[in-house]
Amino acid sequence: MSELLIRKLELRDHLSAEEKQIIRDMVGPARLVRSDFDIVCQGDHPSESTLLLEGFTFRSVYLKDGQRQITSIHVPGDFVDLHCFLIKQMDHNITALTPCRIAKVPHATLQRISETQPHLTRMFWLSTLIDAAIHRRWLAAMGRQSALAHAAHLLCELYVRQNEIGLVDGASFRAPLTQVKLADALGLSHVHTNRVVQELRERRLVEWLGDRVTVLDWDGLAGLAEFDPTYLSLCCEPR
Amino acid sequence: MSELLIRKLELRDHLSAEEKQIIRDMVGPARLVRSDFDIVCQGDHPSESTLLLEGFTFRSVYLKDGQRQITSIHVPGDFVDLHCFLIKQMDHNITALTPCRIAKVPHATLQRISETQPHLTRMFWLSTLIDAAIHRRWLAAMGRQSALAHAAHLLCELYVRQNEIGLVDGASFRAPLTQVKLADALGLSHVHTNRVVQELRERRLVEWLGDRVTVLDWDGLAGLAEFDPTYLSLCCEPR
DNA sequence: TTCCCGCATTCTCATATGTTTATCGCTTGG
DNA sequence: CCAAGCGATAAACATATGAGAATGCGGGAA
Repeated sequence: MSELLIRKLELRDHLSAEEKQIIRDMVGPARLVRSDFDIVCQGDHPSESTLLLEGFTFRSVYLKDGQRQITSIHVPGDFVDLHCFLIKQMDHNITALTPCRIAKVPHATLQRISETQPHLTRMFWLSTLIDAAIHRRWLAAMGRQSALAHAAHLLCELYVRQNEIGLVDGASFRAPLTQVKLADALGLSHVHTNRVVQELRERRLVEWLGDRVTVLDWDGLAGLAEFDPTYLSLCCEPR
Repeated sequence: MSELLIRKLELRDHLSAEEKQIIRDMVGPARLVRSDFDIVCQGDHPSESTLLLEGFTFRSVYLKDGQRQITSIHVPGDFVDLHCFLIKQMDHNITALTPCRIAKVPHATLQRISETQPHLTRMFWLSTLIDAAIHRRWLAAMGRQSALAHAAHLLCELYVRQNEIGLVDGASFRAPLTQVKLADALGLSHVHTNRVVQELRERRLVEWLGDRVTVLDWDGLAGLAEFDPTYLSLCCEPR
């Protein structure tokens, strides 16, 4: 049930059997939410954090005029709002991109873990640090790369992050984003986003059908995107 | 010496006398670095983290062609690369924006704190979570606000963050950024950045002379920027 | 003093991206 | 079955922003 989270953490450092059991025990019952359901809202003070068991979600910051910027996309096994354990007041929404299976972890449990399990706490801390590293890479892509390269980068990242948890099938993976949502993630208009997607297709870099993307030319895609996975901290070392 | 860090953490939660003493004891001797000195470089595996005692620094992600995106600006009292305690390999540079006084904290010491001081550890964790929240707000500004609003937002943030530590003098504070660096932070060309700065002046929102900015019309500036300081977690509550 | 060089500024011109509006195909619900 | 709504796509046009090149100012080095 929380095996994907365990798998993801173990890519970064070894976990003891006890730690794995603590993770399994900390989650509440699984729950299904429909597509577009707001799991947490800007302004909320949640008393539990959410583990994404199955499906995809995204974080978005809303501006006053209703415009929004998507700042992250979550894949299964992500601890999507772990930060609200300490941040307390949510500064953004978390919304289901697809139907999702989620489970809650009470902050009281996280508090207990943080008092008694320093290594596991560091691993949770690390996972929020990786989120921040992803934010930084997104900033670089938005600020200093072309719309085309930016879109390519997002696909590379989705590929690698789904590959971590065994969700890539050959060269093909899920990208359950409508073009309007993709536009909100890239900071573009949806019309220009459409141009960009079509150019990725015309250049024979990817095939994008419905919610599945197939990479036709990884080197071309990663080269265009200047993709370097270092920021995802995929090395396993003592932390 | 590390009083500014203590002050900043105490804005978010109470620290015990023991915790404050641990912070004071953890830092090594102060060191001066000149403007433009790279304190940490992309790719490094530092064995200590850096506390900024005096002066300003910035983080920047470099792309292959030498383009860079500034992803954060640090003010005195910031623990500028605390994340490399767990991230291990730096995914960006940290550079002095002005002459700085810095001090190092060995990762071995942080490790010890994380084993024995759960509350202090959570406070350090929180400070990295606030960094991430700032990244998200920057993403929204880059992706969904005009260049002018984005620049205004950066100034609001610098104002509030310096105000936290008593560095605002009336309505005036330091913004030690050349227009080229400001451009790298906003994701704009330096020519357009110049246009934007001049428009902020023409609208009588700010005065910007050398490295000092004086806010002439806070409501106008914050309104233009859609500035809402929630993301800076300025509430003091048990964490 | 003189010579640089970094920085702010201005101009001209190019273009990536935004805006508006419309069409078309699907799916869904009554 | 039809209506409604959503998503992808398209075309025409507008504009914010980028690129290149030039100027002038001011401080620091010799």
